[in-house]
Amino acid sequence: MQISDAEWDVMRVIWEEEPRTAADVIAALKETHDWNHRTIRTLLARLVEKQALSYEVDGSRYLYRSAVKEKDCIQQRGQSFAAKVFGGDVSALVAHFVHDNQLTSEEIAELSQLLEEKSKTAGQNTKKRGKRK
Amino acid sequence: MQISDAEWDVMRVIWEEEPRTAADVIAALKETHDWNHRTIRTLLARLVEKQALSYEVDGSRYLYRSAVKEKDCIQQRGQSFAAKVFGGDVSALVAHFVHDNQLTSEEIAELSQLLEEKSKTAGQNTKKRGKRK
DNA sequence: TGACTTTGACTACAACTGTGGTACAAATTG
DNA sequence: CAATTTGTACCACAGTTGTAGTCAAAGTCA
Repeated sequence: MQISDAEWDVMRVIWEEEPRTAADVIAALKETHDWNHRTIRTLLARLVEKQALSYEVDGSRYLYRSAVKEKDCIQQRGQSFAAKVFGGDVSALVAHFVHDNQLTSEEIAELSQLLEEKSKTAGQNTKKRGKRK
Repeated sequence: MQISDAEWDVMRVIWEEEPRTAADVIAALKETHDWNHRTIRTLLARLVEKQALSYEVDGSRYLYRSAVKEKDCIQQRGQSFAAKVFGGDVSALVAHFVHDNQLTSEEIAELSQLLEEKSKTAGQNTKKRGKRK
């Protein structure tokens, strides 16, 4: 099951700190979104339905916790984005983002280093099997 | 207006070669998708409605052409993906994809070089203004 | 020429989404 | 305690999406 865009924003605040009550989440989102609190409650309910959140009853309210890991969700979303937009060609994807954005020299340095480390563990293979263009 | 996932796949074959008739598109997608031709015709119609495609009448059929540039669409989709999933932190995005995928040493070399070029044109600034975490 | 195919136009339809309202119980507070 | 606030449960509703079906006109082949 799939987390929608609006739902994603809710997940983000919960991943940031758990557990949270609906009121917490509403307060946190007030900053960045102009959502009616009803909307947020609906999103919370849907996320529970989708089993992306779980909750524990605390008196008359719920304490929500994530039931899926942020890492995993990002991984999955990234995966499908890469597949859809770049036909799975991660290298092209990375090139696109590097090209199309101003990175600070700091960031560039960090990424360069990451690549260098990566190159050590990278397979000696220099060609990848069947990646369509 | 927004191009959906299924529609995106249609756009991709048209970007690949223009113009195309519906039959062309259907044939091209037959390879990779198990879609009824009706489905594809619907998608074509919707893309015209959304003005992502234009067409020219050719006898009893249409010749479809893209009305939006692939580059621009990728840019926009990339942008919103970055915003949604990485809070706009492109550097984190790139790091994620480099981390999470095996790149060939060739690809790594190319990306390293790209970064190096980029570092020349990169602002001397070493800090970016207000990027929320 | 008559039967079958192809095509675009219009229609369908359920699931998912964004957005929020109602109802009703529990908690809080003047 | 009565009034108000807060919280969850359930309902609504239109727009988008994935996935096709029907219809009528035009094209094709035996």
